[in-house]
Order: sequence, then C-alpha cells, then structure tokens
Amino acid sequence: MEVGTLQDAQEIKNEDNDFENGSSDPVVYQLVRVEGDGTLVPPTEDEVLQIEQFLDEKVDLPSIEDVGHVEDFFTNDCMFLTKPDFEEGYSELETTGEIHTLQFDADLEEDRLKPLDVSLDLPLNCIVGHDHGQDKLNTERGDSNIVHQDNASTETTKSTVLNDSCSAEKEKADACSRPVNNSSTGPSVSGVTSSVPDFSILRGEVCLDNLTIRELQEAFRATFGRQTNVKDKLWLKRRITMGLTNSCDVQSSGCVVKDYKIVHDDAKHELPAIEGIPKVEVEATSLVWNQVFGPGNERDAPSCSYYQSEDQQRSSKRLKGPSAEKDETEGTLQYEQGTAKRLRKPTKRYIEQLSDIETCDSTGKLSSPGKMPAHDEVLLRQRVAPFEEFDSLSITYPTRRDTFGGFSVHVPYVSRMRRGRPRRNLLSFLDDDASMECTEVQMAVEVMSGKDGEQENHVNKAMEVSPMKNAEKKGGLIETTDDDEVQTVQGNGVCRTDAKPKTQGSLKRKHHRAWTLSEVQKLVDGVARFGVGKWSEIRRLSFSSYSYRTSVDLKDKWRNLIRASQTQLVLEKDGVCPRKSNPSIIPIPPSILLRVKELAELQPPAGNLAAPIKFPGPGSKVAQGRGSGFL
DNA sequence: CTTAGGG
DNA sequence: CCCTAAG
Repeated sequence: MEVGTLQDAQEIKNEDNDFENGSSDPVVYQLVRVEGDGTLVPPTEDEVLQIEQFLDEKVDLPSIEDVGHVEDFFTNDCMFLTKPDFEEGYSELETTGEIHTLQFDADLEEDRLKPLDVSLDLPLNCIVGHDHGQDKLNTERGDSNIVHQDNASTETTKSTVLNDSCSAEKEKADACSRPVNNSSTGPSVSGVTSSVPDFSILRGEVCLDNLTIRELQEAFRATFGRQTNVKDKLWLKRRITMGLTNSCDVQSSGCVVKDYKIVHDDAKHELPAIEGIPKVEVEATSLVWNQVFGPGNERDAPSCSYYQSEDQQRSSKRLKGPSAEKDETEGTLQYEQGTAKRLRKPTKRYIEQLSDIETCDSTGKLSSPGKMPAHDEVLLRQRVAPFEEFDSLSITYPTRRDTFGGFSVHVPYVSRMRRGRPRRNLLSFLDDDASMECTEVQMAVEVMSGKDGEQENHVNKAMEVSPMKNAEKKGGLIETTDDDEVQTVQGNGVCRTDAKPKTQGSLKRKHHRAWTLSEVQKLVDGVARFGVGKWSEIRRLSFSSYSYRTSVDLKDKWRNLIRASQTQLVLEKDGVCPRKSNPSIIPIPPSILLRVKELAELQPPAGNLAAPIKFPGPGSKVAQGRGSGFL
C-alpha cells in the first residue's frame, strides 16, 4: 500500500487516461473511513488488509473504470476508496489494471472535495442503488456509453440534462440548477446527456444542496407525500434523494448491517460474474467494503444514481473519481425512510420498470432468468426492509444493459399491469409519474379515469342515467340502478382518494356496474330488434345513454341472461321460485327471462339449427317467427 | 374495431 | 368483468 499524494494522484490520473485509452491501467484507490462529521479518517491496517484481500479475490472482476469518490458527508462511518491525491495521509492501494476495481481520476479533486455533490459520489453499493426504473437504466446505459466514449478519448460533454426525465420531479429540477461539476457542466448540456434523462435525477440530488431547509422539506413532502419537521439538511437531502432514487431500501430499517451482509454476500457471488460492467465491480467493491468495515456505512441503493452521475461527469472528463459511498444518516433516516417508502408512490417506478422490462423483453435481450434472480436477490437483500420498493429494484436491473431484469421482483406487478391494459395503463401511469408526488397521485387517478374514457362516460352517464333509472324503478322493478349510479360516483371519488390503488386497480377493472332492470330490458329489446350478436349496434342504438356498457358488456350480459333464463326456467319447472331463493340478488323478471329465452332460441340457433330459419329468409323478423318451432 | 368464448 | 383470439 502506498500513501497517495497529489502527485500520485496526478500520476494515477494519467494512468487512468491510459487505461481509458486501452493501455494498462493500474488502479489506485485509497481507503478512507468517513466519520459522521464527514471527515475522512485513514483506514486501519486491518481494513486495508481486508481490502487487499478483496482485491486479490476480485482479480477476475471486470474492470471498473471509475468508481465514485468517496466523499460523503452524509455517511457516518463509511469507508471509502478515494483518490490518492485527495488525501495525503491515507493509505492507498494500488492494484494492477486487471483488477481495476476502482479507478480514480485526479480530476475529481474538484468535484470530490465538494461535499455537496452527492451525485458525484459513487457509492460502492451502486448496484443496489439502481432504483430508478427507466431512468436508471437509461442512466446506466448512458453512463456506460459515456464511459465508452470517454475511453475512446472523446470528451464530449456528457453533461447532464436534468430536465429530460426530471421535469416531473421537483428534486430533479432542483438538481438541474446545480451543476455537478465545476468544469463540466451546467445543468444542461451535451447532446449525449440529452439522450440520458436519468442523469438528471442524480443531478437533482446535487441540486438539493442549494435548497433551503424549508425547500428541502417541501421537496420531501412532495416526494414522500408527507411533511417532515426535520431540519437536518443532510437528512432531508438524503431522504429526498432516496425517495427519488428509490434506493431507500438500503437504509431502511434499522438492520442495515444485516442488509449489508446479506447484500454483499449476494453481490459477491452473483454480481461480479454477471456484469463485466464497472458497476458490478463497484458493487462488489462495496460489498467487500461492507464486509470489511461493516455494514453500517453502506447502504445505499441510490448510489447507483450517483454512480451514473459520476459517469457523466467522467464522461465530461472531469471526473473520474473515486467512488464515494454515502451513508445515510442513521436511525432517523431509516426511520423516516420506512415511512417514506410507504408514502412513496410506486407508480413511477413501476411504470418505468414495466416499460423497461417490456422493452427488454421485446428486445429479447434479457431474459436470463438465471442471472436475473441473482441480481434481484441481491437487491432485495440490500433493500431488505422495504418490500414496496421492489419496483425500484427490478427497475435497476432491467435497466441494465446486460439485462438484468429483476424479474422476480417485477413480475408480480408487471404481470398485473401487463394483463390489464397494457399500453394505456402504462401511459397513464407514466403520466402520473410525470406529475409526481402526492398531487401526482390525484393527477394520475384523474388521468386514468380520463383515459378510460369509459369512466368519464360513466360519470356523465351516471349523472344522466340516474334520473332515468329512478323513473324506471318507480316502474316497479327493484333496480340497482340508483345504487349503481351512486356507486359510480363514489367509485370515482374513491379512486381519487386512493391514488395508488386506483391506478393499479383502474387498470385491472372498470368500476363494476350492476345491470339494472332497465338496462336488461333495453338489451333484450335490442337483441329482439337487431338480433343476437349485433352488440355494437345494440349498444349504439339502445345504450347510447349508457356509455359504460360496451358491446362486450352487452354480449356478456346476454350470455348471462340466457344462462339465467335457462336455469330459472329449470327451477321454475322444479317448482322452485327463483325469486325466493335469491331475493337479494337480481330480481330478473320472469317475463324478461322468458323473452330472453325465446330470443336466444330463435336468433342464434337460427343460423345453426336453422335450417328452419333459413327458409324464411328474413332472419331478423323471423325472430317473431321463432315459432318456426324447431322444437 | 367487433365478435366470440373462456376464465 | 377481463382477456384473447379471430375476422
């Protein structure tokens, strides 16, 4: 081990460049422990040894070009690998390029030193961190791309475009305001970046630094849907970041240690092998660190985002820094997180994830379930506590080039989503996402309803219809009409209330509307007039006022009516009074059932059986002639 | 998009 | 109601 000096750092940097160029590249990093106050403390010998071991073990790991610098003010006792130049007294490990676990660029100095730039920091845990669904994926991809470019020696700025994906989120927007790197960039930048919206998020975190406590609290509220009295900026920033990145899990509940351990175990086994990408290594590294130093420090899923940011920076050429890990503040954060998670709206991620997944699937790329599981597991473990976060996890993986897909995690949600109304739903969700936050939920709901079109119709219809129904009811039948109408209204209200459920739910089912007697009557009349199977016509002509009844609904209802008529008839034959048996249930008047039966017999069969009908020529009218009496 | 049919 | 397959 060597102690890095600024000069060393320079050298290292050069080396890094070489590395990028493809030449050999030793990786140099320093191990540092970050104290709660953000100060860096030299690692103990033991720690160093452990790291060394780790490195040795990891020789086969894919090289990671840059790992974030470790600079987290946030972290409490975190060990980081930092560039040598950064600190004079820190021990630094030098590994051969093969290992490349971490590369650091001297350039980072500027960035790294800035505590504020959280985004820059690359948590060792990056892998875990992939919380952002598409964003993350994009980011990662973007990063990777960037990296490649960099390697190619292009320095195109990869500045971050905060705006792209971020627009939806405040934080993101905020992030935009603050450029991560001095040199590199402003918030918006190179075209390259544009392609990768995800970064913006990361940046956003950075931006958070500029926010006042109050603003941070507001952002927090927006992010988690609840208010916070916390005045700790760091905490707030962290939280918000987590919320945005979905990385929260990491912090989650108190048992960070466990998580870490678990995580790192998984990571070790699976991650490294899976991806050759730097990220993987990073994770591995992180894992190692965790093992060595203890879980407490690491935790972040968000790191991924950071990582990305780093990449960007790097790409911009400024960074190269070292990985940094962030720690979350301890208990409080964890505490909050738990809450945050709950509040957090899953939708975005889900959506993103879903979209990502779909993309992947379509691509056919992924699908390596075998691999996937591993990742997922890892993620899960890390995140452990908050299950709700799954999406984030899944997202992360799916996002990955390699096709990580966190199938296991995603699957459930995805399957659900998918099943329902694929595109529409997704879109709607997306919209929701855009809105973000609490409000988002409502928005989402509204959007959903709006999208459905039917729902809107329903509402309107309900309004319109209800009166009619009432009149009908008076007619004598007990119709659920009123109730239905009411339900409809309520349903809408409910939906809004439960943004999430609705959103998801909306996808699944449209509000259930019991068929009123009047509706049944109309249906029967329609069938009599237009014939069985002319559902679209019946719907148009007879159900113009019931927008919520689709042709399919009519068809289904007809089917049920037929069945009912048959059964009912049977029962009657038996001498059982249907009504008595099921008074509460629909009181379908026998008259109607009878009619249904007749129609059913006549029309449909007409075709089939029908030789009889055929003769008559006029099929529709024949109905009356049903008597043709095939029976 | 509309139908049919299975779930 | 939902979902999907067919035309």
